[in-house]
Amino acid sequence: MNIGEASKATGISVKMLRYYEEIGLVRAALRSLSGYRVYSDKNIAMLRFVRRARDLGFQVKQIASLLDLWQDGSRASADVKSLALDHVRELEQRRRELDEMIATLEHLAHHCHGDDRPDCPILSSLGSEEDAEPKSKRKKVSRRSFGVAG
Amino acid sequence: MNIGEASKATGISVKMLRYYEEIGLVRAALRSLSGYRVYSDKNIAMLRFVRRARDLGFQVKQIASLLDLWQDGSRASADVKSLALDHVRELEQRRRELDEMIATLEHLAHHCHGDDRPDCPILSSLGSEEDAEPKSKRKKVSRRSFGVAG
DNA sequence: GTTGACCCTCCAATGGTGGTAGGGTGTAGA
DNA sequence: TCTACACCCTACCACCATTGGAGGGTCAAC
Repeated sequence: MNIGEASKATGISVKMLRYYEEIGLVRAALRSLSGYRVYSDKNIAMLRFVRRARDLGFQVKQIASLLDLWQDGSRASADVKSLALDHVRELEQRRRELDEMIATLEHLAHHCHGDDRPDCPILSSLGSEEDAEPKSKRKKVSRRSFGVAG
Repeated sequence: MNIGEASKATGISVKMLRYYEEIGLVRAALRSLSGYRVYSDKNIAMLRFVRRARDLGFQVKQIASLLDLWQDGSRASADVKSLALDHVRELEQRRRELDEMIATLEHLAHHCHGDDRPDCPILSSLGSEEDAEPKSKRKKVSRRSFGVAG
């Protein structure tokens, strides 16, 4: 299997396949005589694992741990569960932050005429002397990575 | 006001104050004879606006638009509202993605013993032949930027 | 006049992804 | 056999927002 076929089979872009190899997330693929990467079914299975973990929002480092556990027949399911639950807590934290932003914005937008007059509570709130957020003193928003589409 | 004081007054790090200036989000601060940036109350107000917009998850480009509207006395509130609601829709999209991830993970974790036995539905699901997500065919997760904490 | 807290610019890294340039390879059809 | 075209390779650069550091200047207090 060439890298292009592997990409189709796993849903991971060719770029990312090479990148995952480069950072050591997955072992380097074998090479053909001409230097082309060659993927076995086992490779593909592993990459599909990676892709699904990405879909669940795991970061590459966490995926590395998951892969280790996956391949360790003597793992304790407690370790896997704990990793997963840690991640859930992180996702929930992000969701709470989103919730707050959405609630504030919807509140403000709801009170904005949205016509051709200039007065707008959204801008006045952003420009006001007090802090913009409603409840809960403003805290440093934990801008944890959620990946980026370049 | 020096940059350090401005940083305390706005909640924006010194680094970011310089960065926002560099990318043209805010006009360059005046300089003292020795080259130190000097911030006026007006500058501070503008920067507080920026910080609050960031807290609401707006991206720098959107903040630039918001700043323009803020300073344009003849703006139409409709334009502001539309910008805000676009942003809300984006946040809601991200929240939906988080919800799906959380639901899937909680489901899987719930069925994991979490003891010292190795069998674990989390890993088997990630490693299975089918797709990991429950409802809704897997779609490309829109990994839109949510900022990054370096 | 020295110390220490500030300020300056410039460069690099982060994480995950996309892009492109400049080249080699493999295969199908004329 | 030649050619076209789709693929592969490496090595870069860009993105976004942010932090860090190095190497050097400035200011105020003691």
